[in-house]
Amino acid sequence: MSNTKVLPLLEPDTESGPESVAPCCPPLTERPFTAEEAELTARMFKALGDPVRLRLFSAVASHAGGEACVCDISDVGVSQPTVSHHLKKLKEAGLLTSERRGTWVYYSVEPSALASMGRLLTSE
Amino acid sequence: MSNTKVLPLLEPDTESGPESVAPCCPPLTERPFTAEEAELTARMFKALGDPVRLRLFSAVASHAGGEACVCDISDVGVSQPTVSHHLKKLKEAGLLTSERRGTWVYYSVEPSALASMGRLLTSE
DNA sequence: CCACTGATTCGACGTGTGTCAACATAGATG
DNA sequence: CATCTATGTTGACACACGTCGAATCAGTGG
Repeated sequence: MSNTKVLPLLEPDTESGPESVAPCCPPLTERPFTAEEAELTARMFKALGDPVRLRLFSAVASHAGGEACVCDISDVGVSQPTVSHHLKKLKEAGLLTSERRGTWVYYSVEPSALASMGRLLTSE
Repeated sequence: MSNTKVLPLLEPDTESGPESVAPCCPPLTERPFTAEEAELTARMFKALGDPVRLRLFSAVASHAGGEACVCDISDVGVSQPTVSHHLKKLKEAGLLTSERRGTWVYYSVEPSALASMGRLLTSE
């Protein structure tokens, strides 16, 4: 498949890696978004648009060092495979990264993504 | 627990009105969200999680006075009923308000909602 | 009252999404 | 190797969602 269009400021990035969404787009109030900008930015909002994912992200983000083991945050009322599924979505949206250390897998927040989203919503 | 829970700070509000979502919840990084907080906050993110809605919202937000006629922003590549559908979703999420003035309908941004979302994403 | 334009609602259709049980994989440990 | 725990993947299913054309509602003006 031909690569889905990526804005110039974004590095091409690897196939399945985070869709690299962080350093994009001016505040929502600055000018009307183009189709490409909207497509790109909507991914992040959509990723946080599910209650379970929002709780998982918040759990990771509020954990010490912005990092948490799956076992520490998987008590959100859904089955374990579902937790894994949502963490994968958050990773694909570029909001989280994961790293395996021994038996456990640790998820961390991608600081640039958080900053980027914050910038979208601050009119100042 | 009773039925669909509404956080104390939110007024019950009418059936179809904006789900009044603005003054809610600490930054995502402060502490893990509860189920109720996540349910509530996810509505806003979900509303902006569609490229067309994001463009519509951005078009209204960046227009003079944070207000725009439907006819001014409906050029986003989808049919006019679809535009109307998305604007309704944004309204239900508490991000926009609408007002009819003569022949045209004007949509405005709900400033508190924007501020509330910004607060969620600013760490300090 | 009737025609015209702007905007919403309705009904239908195809696709996407959240969920789970079952199975598979990775490391640790016996 | 066998086994146990911690995560991820697969397949299936019900439901939500985005989209459109057609019908409808709301104002304006002839």
